[in-house]
Amino acid sequence: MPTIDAAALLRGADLRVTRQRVAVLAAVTANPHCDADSVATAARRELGSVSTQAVYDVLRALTEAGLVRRIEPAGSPARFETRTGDDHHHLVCRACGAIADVRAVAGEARCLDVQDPRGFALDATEATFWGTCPDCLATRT
Amino acid sequence: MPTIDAAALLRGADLRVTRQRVAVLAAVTANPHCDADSVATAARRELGSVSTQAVYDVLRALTEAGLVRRIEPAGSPARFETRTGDDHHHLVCRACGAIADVRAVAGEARCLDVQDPRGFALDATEATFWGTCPDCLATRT
DNA sequence: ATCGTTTATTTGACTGATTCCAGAAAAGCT
DNA sequence: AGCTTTTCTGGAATCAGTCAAATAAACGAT
Repeated sequence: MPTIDAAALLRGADLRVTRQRVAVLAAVTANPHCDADSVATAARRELGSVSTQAVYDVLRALTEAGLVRRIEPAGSPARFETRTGDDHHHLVCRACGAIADVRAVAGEARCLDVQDPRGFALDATEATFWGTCPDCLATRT
Repeated sequence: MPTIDAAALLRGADLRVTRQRVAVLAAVTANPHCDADSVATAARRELGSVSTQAVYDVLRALTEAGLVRRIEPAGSPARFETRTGDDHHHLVCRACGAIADVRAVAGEARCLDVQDPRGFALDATEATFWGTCPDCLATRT
């Protein structure tokens, strides 16, 4: 069933439906905030083999088509997720790099509007909250 | 006079005062949002020569001491600035990478609080606004 | 002022993530 | 079936940043 979803999504974005693209899209959907390397691993588990370049190509194509979002917290390799519609933000653990989603709260859009955009034509807002995740808090006793 | 400032700042942060550190701190102060490479260039202009390694070490030391802030917009190398006290945010141009500051608006702190931090102990918030800068808008006529 | 300990800097090799290259082979779509 | 886009192989290059060992400099006490 995830296969059907992915194929439909690709078609809807005017992208050719290939096994690699389906697998990559499924991998990103299945585990959000994953990096290129773990996407490649997941895709290989499903397809047998995929070239690293294909994975990067596909990720770029999907990103450009708006099917996946690329996030890049300071200090960690690029990560990918499929929730592109809602503008949620991210909690990042300084210790282990874990990422969690926070949904945008009602009225937040207004709060994040810039009063004085200096002539910039803005199209997106990205908020990152830095801290320590529950697991790391516990470990650091 | 900038030399005196920098030395005092370093001393105040319990850091040894070296020519390299003074030069790097001055370079970051003089042009905000600069990357490691342009800091190195500026420092070399002033000192004659500095190792790349020293520049990275110094930038890290200054960052840890809280004298400079490190920002890292997706797709661009790390950048540094000296405005560490106020928590302002950044406008980034997708086309040319230019960065501008936006001061935190009154009441924003509350808006950027996370309603449901999932157990994370948060210590910082970072907002990045993506768009196109005035120059690039003009060029793209 | 000088000495000695501590801390920086230099040097040069090296990693990791990502991109590029280019021709050949394999698909997808009409 | 045929044209076009995508993927593969595999090598290589880039860029930002790190590691480690040896040298040099700063600071505080003598």
